[in-house]
Amino acid sequence: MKDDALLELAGRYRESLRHAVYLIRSLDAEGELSTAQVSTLNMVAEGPARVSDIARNSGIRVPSATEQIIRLEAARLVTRGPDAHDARVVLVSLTPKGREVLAGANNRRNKMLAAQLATLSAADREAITAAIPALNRLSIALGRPPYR
Amino acid sequence: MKDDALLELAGRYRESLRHAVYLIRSLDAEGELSTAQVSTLNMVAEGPARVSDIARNSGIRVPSATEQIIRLEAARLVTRGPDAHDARVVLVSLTPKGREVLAGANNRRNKMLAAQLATLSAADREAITAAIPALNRLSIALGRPPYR
DNA sequence: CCTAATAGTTAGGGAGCCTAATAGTCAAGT
DNA sequence: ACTTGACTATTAGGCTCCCTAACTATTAGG
Repeated sequence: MKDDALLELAGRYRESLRHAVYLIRSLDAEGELSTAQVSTLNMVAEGPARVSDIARNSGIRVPSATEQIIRLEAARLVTRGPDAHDARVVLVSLTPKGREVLAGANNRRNKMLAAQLATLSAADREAITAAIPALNRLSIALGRPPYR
Repeated sequence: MKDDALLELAGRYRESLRHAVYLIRSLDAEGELSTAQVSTLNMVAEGPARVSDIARNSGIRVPSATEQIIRLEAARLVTRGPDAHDARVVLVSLTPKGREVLAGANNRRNKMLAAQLATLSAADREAITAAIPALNRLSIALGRPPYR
């Protein structure tokens, strides 16, 4: 692929991404949980996780993750506990309430988005379906730099 | 398309978008301009624009747009002036310096992204290219349309 | 042991967004 | 012409989310 074509695609994708951000915002509008909180909760949905792992997976720094976790803890959605093998580590776990609220939030967002997807043509939906793995590879290619 | 399939697609796209947001963040890392600023500047690139138009096109409220514009004005990247036909209106224009800085910022980001796109397979790039119009329609379909 | 590395928290600060309240201007109807 | 209501933008105040720097506690290597 020629450089020019790559640059043009990059420009168009950036523009598209900019719009998608507003889409996300509107999805969150009257939400119980913010995007950042959903993101953090999703991280511990499959079992207790370290603060540093949550930070890395969320693409934020450790202190920012701590901040989020403290907020979620205050809302009784997660608990912080020790790791049996390493006393420095803090393991964050989802509470039953957290699991419930998270499921509700994910569900609500997915339903809103699904309703919009339904208004698209079948061809558009297919194009999106086909592109998602590629988009994920693209994101991953950039690495997850915000951590050192 | 069945509801289940739509919900599943919605979930996968939301996840993908979450990663894409980190991608954008990393693109902005050591930038001269933030994403929000680039976004605002792009809005006036094709000629003077009203504060309210900038806000609407950026998917933010008018006071937030004012705030951005004031910052950009302080950096000598835009100027604010009156509208000849309506004294309530403030027209925001790009300065020569603003045009230059904007071009540089867009260029830098596009180059970074293009370099990553180059690492993907041709099939992946095609899938992304094909999906962009669909993704734009999806974004626009939702609540706070970028264009209007 | 002592030291260097690692995990997390605390402290302080900035960007970016919001709502509510305000000032100024326009347009319409009486 | 004048008042009233709609519209444009700004100001004020507040919140979330992210950052870096500095600190504490713990672990592991020499």
